[in-house]
Amino acid sequence: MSNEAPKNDFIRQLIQEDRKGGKRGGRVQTRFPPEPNGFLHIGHAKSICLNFGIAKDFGGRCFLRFDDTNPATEEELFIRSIEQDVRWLGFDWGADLRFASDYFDAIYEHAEALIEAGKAFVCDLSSDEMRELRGVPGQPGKESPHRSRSVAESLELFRKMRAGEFPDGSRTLRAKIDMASPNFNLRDPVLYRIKRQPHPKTGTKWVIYPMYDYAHALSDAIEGTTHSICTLEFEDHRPLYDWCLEVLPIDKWTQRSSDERPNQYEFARMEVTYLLTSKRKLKDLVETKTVADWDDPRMPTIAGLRRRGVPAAALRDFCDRIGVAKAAQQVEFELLDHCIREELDKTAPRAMVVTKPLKVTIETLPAGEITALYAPNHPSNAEMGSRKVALSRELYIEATDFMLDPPKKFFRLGPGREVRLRFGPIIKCERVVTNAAGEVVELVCSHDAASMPGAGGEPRKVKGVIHWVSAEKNAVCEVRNYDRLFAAPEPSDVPEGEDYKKNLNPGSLETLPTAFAELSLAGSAPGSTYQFERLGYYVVDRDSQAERLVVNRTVGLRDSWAKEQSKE
RNA sequence: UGGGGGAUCGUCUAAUGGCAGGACGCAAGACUCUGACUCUUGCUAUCAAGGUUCGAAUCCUUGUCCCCCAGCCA
Repeated sequence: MSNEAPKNDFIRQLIQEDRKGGKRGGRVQTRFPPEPNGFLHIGHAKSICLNFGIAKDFGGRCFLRFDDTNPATEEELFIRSIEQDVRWLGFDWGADLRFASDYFDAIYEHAEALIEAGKAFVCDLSSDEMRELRGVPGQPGKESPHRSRSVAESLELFRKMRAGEFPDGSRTLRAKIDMASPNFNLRDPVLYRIKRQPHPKTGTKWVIYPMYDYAHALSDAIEGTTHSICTLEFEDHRPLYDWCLEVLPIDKWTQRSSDERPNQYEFARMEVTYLLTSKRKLKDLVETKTVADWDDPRMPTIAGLRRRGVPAAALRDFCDRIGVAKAAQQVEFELLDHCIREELDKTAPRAMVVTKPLKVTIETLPAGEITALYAPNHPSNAEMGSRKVALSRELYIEATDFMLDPPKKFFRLGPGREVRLRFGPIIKCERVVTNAAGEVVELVCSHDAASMPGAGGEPRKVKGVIHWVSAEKNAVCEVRNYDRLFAAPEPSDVPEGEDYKKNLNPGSLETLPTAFAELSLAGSAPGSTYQFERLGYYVVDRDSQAERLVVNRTVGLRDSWAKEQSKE
C-alpha cells in the first residue's frame, strides 16, 4: 500500500496537464459532496479516496460538503454518520466542512440576478404539464406559456414564492435556455421549487429550495473548487453546470477571474458483485428489518463494513486497486476479500477459539493439572509478542475436525488417528463416546509426552494440526458468522416484477451462542481484531459484555480443504 | 428513429505509434505446528471489418454491442 507506484488515472493526468499549462496557478481543490439522505456505502468510499487522495497528491484541499438541497429526505442522523465514516476511512477535511445550505442566501441572490438578466422565469406549470411540454427524444419540447413573462413579474412572483405565498409545487423558477435542445437538461430546467419542509440546518427559514444542478455549480464556484469530480450519469449535466457558471455573476461575487472557474469531470461508479449499492434498497433493507440496522455487518455501508471488522486500510487499498476509469466497473467481491485478508494477516494477533465444540479427554494427562503452553501472537512477526495458553485434561476441539469414517485426505482426527494440538502435544484418538442416538459426544485420547513442546523428544511430524481450547480455562463467547447478504452476483437482477429480496442469502448469519475462546481473549475491547487460527478473521462486537464476548466474522481464511471437498 | 458516454484476459486496470504488462481469480506444485501465510509454474485479452504506417490496442472510416438521460431527486 505504501510502496506502490504513484496513481496515474485519467483524472490525475488531466490535472497534471492543467498544472503544466499553468491553469489556476496550479491550485487543486476537490470536494466530496454527499447528500445526507442515507449512510455512505462502499461506492462512496471510492469517491472519497479519489477526491481526498487527489487533494493530498497535489498539495491541495478537499472539502466535505453536504449537498443538502432536498430536506424531504435528509436528516441530521445521516450528517453525523457521514462525518464519522469519512473520518474513519482516514481522511481529514480540517476546517473545510460546508453545507450547500450555507450558501442559500447567495444562491437566492444569484437567482434574482438571473431573472433580472432575463435568463430565468417563474413558471406556473404543474409537473405533469411541464413533463408534457418537455417533449420526447428526437422531438423538440414546447416553451412554457410563462416563459415570456416580464422580468418584473417573474421577480415579484419569485419573491412571493420565497415569502411563502404559494402552495407547494404550484410554481417553479426555471432557467431560460433552449426547449429544442437534444439535451433534456437544457430544456428550461427547474432551478427552484416550493417545498414546505423543515431543513436540518436552516429550519423553517426557507420554503423554496434550489435544485442540484444550480446549487452544485454555485457551491463549487463559491468554495473555489477547481476539479469537480462526479459519476458518469452527470455527464449530460455538464453543459448546464457550465451554463450556470457562464451566465451567473459568480466571478464578480467570488472576485476570481473566469480562468479560476471549476471544471466537472466524470468517472464510472463502482459496483461489487454480491453487493447492493442502491441507496433506495439499502434503506428498504433497514426499514423492513431485513437487516438489524444501517451498520449491520452484512451491509455494504461503510458503517457495516467497519462493524464487520474490515480495516479502513483494507478499504483504501481496495479503492486504490480498482482504479478510476470511464468504463462500467463490476468488481469481483473476491478482490475486496483479498484486500481484507492481506491487511488482517499482517495486523491481527492470532488466538484459538472453538466455535462448534466437541469434548476431548486426554486420559494420559492428570486431572486438575494445567500446563501453560507458549504461543506466539503472530507466526512471522515476533514483535507482536506471545501469550500462554492453558492445556488441561479436558478440552474442546472443533467438531468438524473429527470424522468417524474419514477419507484418506482428511488430515484431522478419526478413530486411532493422530493429530497435533496447536502449540501442544500430539494426541491420538483412542475411543469414541457416543450417545443413545449414536452421535459422537466425546473423544478419549492419549498424548505423546515426548512431542510436548520443550520436552526435548525426537521431533515428530504429523500431517494435521488442530486448534483447541481448555474446558477448564476459557472464555465463553458468542460467534456471529456472517456471510454475504445476497446469494446472487447481481442482487438487483430479478425477473420483471419480482422482489430483489428473493436473492437474499438465507444463511447470511449463523449465530453460535456457546463457543469457547482461549482465556487471553476475555475482556477484549470492542473493535479488536483477531485471527482465530484455522477459522478466519474476527472482530469484537460492541455487544460484548465483560463476561460474554461477542465476535463477528470479518472474513474466513482461505480454505483449500473446503475447496477440495466441494469438488466431489 | 434524439443526445451523452463506453468497449483490452473470467474481473479490474496498464500502454499515450515501438516486446499487450500487473493485480484479483483459477489450476498444478513446493513449504508449513494454521489445509493460513509465503513461494514456484501455468491459464486466458485488444468488439468487428477495412484503411494510414516500416510498425496500430493507440490514428482514420464504417459497423456491432453495452451503459446513462424525458424528477419540482441527487
